[in-house]
Amino acid sequence: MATLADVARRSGVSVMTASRVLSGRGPASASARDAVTQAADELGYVPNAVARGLRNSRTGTVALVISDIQNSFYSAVAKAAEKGLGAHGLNLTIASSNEDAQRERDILQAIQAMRADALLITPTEHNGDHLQRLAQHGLPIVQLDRSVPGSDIRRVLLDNAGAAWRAVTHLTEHGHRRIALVGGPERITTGAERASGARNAARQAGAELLVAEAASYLHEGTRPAVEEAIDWGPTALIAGNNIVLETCMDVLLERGIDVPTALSLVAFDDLPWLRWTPAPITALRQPIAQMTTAAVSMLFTDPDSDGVERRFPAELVERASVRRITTAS
Amino acid sequence: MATLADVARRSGVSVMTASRVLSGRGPASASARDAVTQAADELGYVPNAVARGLRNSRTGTVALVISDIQNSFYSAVAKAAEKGLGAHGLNLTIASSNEDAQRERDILQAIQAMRADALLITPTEHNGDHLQRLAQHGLPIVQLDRSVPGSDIRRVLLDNAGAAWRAVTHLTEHGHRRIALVGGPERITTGAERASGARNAARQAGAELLVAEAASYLHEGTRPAVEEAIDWGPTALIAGNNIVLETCMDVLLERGIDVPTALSLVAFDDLPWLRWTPAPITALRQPIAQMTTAAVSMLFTDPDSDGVERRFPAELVERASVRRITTAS
DNA sequence: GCGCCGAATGGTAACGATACCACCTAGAAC
DNA sequence: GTTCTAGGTGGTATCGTTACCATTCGGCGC
Repeated sequence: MATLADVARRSGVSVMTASRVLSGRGPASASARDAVTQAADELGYVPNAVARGLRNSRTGTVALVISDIQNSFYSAVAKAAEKGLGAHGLNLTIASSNEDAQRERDILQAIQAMRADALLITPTEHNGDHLQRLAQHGLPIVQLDRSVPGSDIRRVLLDNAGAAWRAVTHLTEHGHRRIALVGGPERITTGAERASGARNAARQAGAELLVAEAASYLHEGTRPAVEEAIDWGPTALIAGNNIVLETCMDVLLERGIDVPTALSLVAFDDLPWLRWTPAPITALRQPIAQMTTAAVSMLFTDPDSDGVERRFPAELVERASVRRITTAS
Repeated sequence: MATLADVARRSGVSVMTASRVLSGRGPASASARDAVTQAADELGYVPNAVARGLRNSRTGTVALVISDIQNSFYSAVAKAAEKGLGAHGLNLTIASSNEDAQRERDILQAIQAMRADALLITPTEHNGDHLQRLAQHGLPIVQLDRSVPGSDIRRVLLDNAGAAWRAVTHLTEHGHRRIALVGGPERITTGAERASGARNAARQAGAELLVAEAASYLHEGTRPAVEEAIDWGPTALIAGNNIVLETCMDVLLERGIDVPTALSLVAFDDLPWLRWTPAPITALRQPIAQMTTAAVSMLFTDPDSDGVERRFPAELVERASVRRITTAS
């Protein structure tokens, strides 16, 4: 592969002049400019980003660490991140932790090794100190969707409590008095905040609330919680994230429970297919693209300038999966 | 950030000895081994992959170029690729072209600049020569899902013609005589091959077939073709890919067309939500994970040893969206 | 005509790791 | 005792690029 030295030789100038012409910094005569550009064209010269990265200690790569690229939430994040970074001329490296803290540590080490310029992460709950260490090395880090409790690393989050409050209130306003929420593990911030927002709303409305806690964000881990919630016999069910929602759909189908006649349903996270179920599903829509864009631009602002946390509200999209209950008192 | 020189200094050995100990190649005494490992630990030394990449001209990074990470097909590919590469200790860089040939060219250039060790790509139809150029520079390339016509670059593909044949035959066996297929653009191999397989099957069964060609793989581009197909008044509709399927669902819903009473439906590509529609949708399941795994391992085998093309069959998953038509002759 | 300025250019060193070679020592074989 | 071997070790050059400095040259003002 052609190097800068090859280009310089062919165009009859020094390596430095070639470098200046091609990088566009520093002065260069018109004739040098022409000769170098032409030689570079003819040789198909493509600068070596590895050498450049070593020299400049900036690689032009940003790492995105998520738990599962196949989860639609994260693929939406990946898409928005790639778009936002592309506008800055940066590349994106993606790694999935699969909710495995050890794997996440390995990934963080690999990211440190490859000298990524910045890190966007939806962290598991265990690696706060590792993140902190990376941050101390001067790596710009922004947490997205979730955050490690008690860390001062910047983050862009949903207003989880508010969203859950909204969902429960929507249900109580429709006459529901026995509501179940199947959420993620409460050791993860999204799980805890959504549970707490739901509890507040239920207390205010004087409704009963069961919070069933899924053991993990993997399908196997959610089924017991979903079954527990349904067995409890609520009139309405809130699926606390899209993994839980899928499990709910399976269980409801297996048991022949009709939505909304037998059970009302609200989903966290809006997805195209929610429109195509027998009763289109009411959902809380998260502004994923905006959140990601905000996180990306936060990466490039002074860590001390803005606040450490930014929250986005969810929007309730009403469809047909919530039935109005008239109390037959 | 600590360098090898720092580790060497702290442990009282030369840089070379430190290098040998930490990389595990070359001899080293037990005492040197201990001293170096301890110093590396204390300093939190993480090798600089950029420097290593420059020296060794191997970066340990594989690039994946797809058209849209948010498309479930490609996110499944990304997941399987990441898993397969992780087993080899390789990192994954993902870039989306959004079906834009110019953007794809820019991405290819960036990949060349970052000196990725290999490339996995679902190519647009236009950049065959660019791919060829990269291949000539010695970059291992495998095309996935689609291929550039007439190139000798290795590829892992679905048996598209066979799958489409299967879908049409399934419908004719259920008595359908007027079948519409909404496929991708025929300039893309998947579109062309699926159309041709469907035509064969229709001819063999003596059924009428309309192939409506979507202008692109973006939602806006598929709607006219879907409407054309439905207006034609078929008894059965085949959605040639998952983008088309989503558009179909929207149009059917808007028009109040019931599946399968008014129209039978077969989808290319199986997805969880197909089970949750009013009539669960019959689909051709592509072995995405296996195909991707095969593509990844093809990257690391001798280009001349195996064949240049590998095909995988799709499996027909029967559900409730295909109605049996009894001819009232 | 002399000194000065800025544009243009080239040489050198450095980023951090490792391949290659040269060396040095201790032990084995004769 | 001498030679040979092999394990252990360190020096040096190198990957491709760019920051920094030194040099040259033409033109301008006095």
